[in-house]
Amino acid sequence: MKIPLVAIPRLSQYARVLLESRHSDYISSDEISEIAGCTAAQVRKDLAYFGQFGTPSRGYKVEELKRSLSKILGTDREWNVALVGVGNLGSALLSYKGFAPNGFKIKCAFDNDLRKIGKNLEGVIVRDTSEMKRTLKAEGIRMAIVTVGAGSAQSVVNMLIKSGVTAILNFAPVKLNVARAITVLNIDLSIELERLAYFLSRTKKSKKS
Amino acid sequence: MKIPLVAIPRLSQYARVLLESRHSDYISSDEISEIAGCTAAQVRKDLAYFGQFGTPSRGYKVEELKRSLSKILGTDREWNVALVGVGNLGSALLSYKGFAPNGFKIKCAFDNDLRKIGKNLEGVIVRDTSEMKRTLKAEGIRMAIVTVGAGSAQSVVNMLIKSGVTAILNFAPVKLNVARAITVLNIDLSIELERLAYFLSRTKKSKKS
DNA sequence: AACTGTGAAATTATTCACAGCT
DNA sequence: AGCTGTGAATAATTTCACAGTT
Repeated sequence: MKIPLVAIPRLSQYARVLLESRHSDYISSDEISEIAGCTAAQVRKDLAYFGQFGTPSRGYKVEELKRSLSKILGTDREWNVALVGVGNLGSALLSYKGFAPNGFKIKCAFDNDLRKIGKNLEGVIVRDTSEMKRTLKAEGIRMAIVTVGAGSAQSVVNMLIKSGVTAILNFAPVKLNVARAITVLNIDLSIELERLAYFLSRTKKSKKS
Repeated sequence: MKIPLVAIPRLSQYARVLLESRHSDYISSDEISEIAGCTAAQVRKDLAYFGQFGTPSRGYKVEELKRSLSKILGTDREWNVALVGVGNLGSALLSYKGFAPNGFKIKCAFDNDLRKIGKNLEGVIVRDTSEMKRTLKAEGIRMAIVTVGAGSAQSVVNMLIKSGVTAILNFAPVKLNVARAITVLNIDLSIELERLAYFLSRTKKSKKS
């Protein structure tokens, strides 16, 4: 079956809903959809792409569905992540408290600024970019976050891929060219603000600020 | 005509492509699509939602299209933005250099941590959250970035809305409940990493890290 | 000749609606 | 009786393909 790509982040949302549902044994697609902000049919359909997890007339067993979703999403394990670019954003992500509870650990960080190399940030030593390949191969890391400038992003990504990385979260405002087998997700902060600007511009009384 | 929401960030991409196209007067949908990473038909269709900007046999006049896109997206002006939550991520966004060139300026910042209030970060004084309404009304600010924890996001958003904000970029990992007239865009870092984990888990040799 | 603008076709995603299980 | 799982229907989005314009 063909699984819509947009279903995956929704599964994450559902998983999050379950975390708050300790009060009862079972939860219905209706209840999940209510909190996740979509339709019940969507919840059932998304889950159905991956199997049959529910019990007719009861709903989904919370703990069981939690485990199933973890397995589907690959969050039933720890993921070590590399970070490249220890600027403001990179440093902030190094100290971001939201990753650990979800099983993500930034295990190493790289930069080519001599003033940053060697520093210990949140228990992670910043290394020279030239050490990337050796380090990532040694650690077997396949997931990376890119927070370098637009100008160096493509070359950094090329290095990451040579180092064995196949999944990249990119904050640099450029379209990265990668082979089909590599997954790149982009978070482009200015584009998000421009989307907001678009909506604001379309509201009636668009006066100032 | 009904404009697909996903067309808007694509327009931002096109606008960005144009910035690098100083070398020639005209650019074709083919060239734009090449760099933006989509099809030429998509480019033409997206633009056609908003008018006729091209010249048959020539393409689009770069400078003119740039202006048209700015007007569509609302980036033909400056936008003042409020930031709530001056933690690691919030501070990083305060110093993020990518906003200014696109016309976005974080004009004020709020937190309820006494150790942060009064601080001057990147020329912005951190204020107590209780001053939000007065400040935002006075400045006429309608766009905000939320980088508080999951627990306080909804109440912060309620305050923002009462203060006149109608467009919100939310980094807190919660589904926010807002009236229809309010635009909320979510950036959920853990969900993005989970998407990556999903793709990684699906590749053959999923051994370690 | 070259490229846009755009209906029509194809594809993808969502919602409906109900049979079937508990 | 209540809720899932799922084909079928609908809606949304993308791609095709070509008439029309310069």
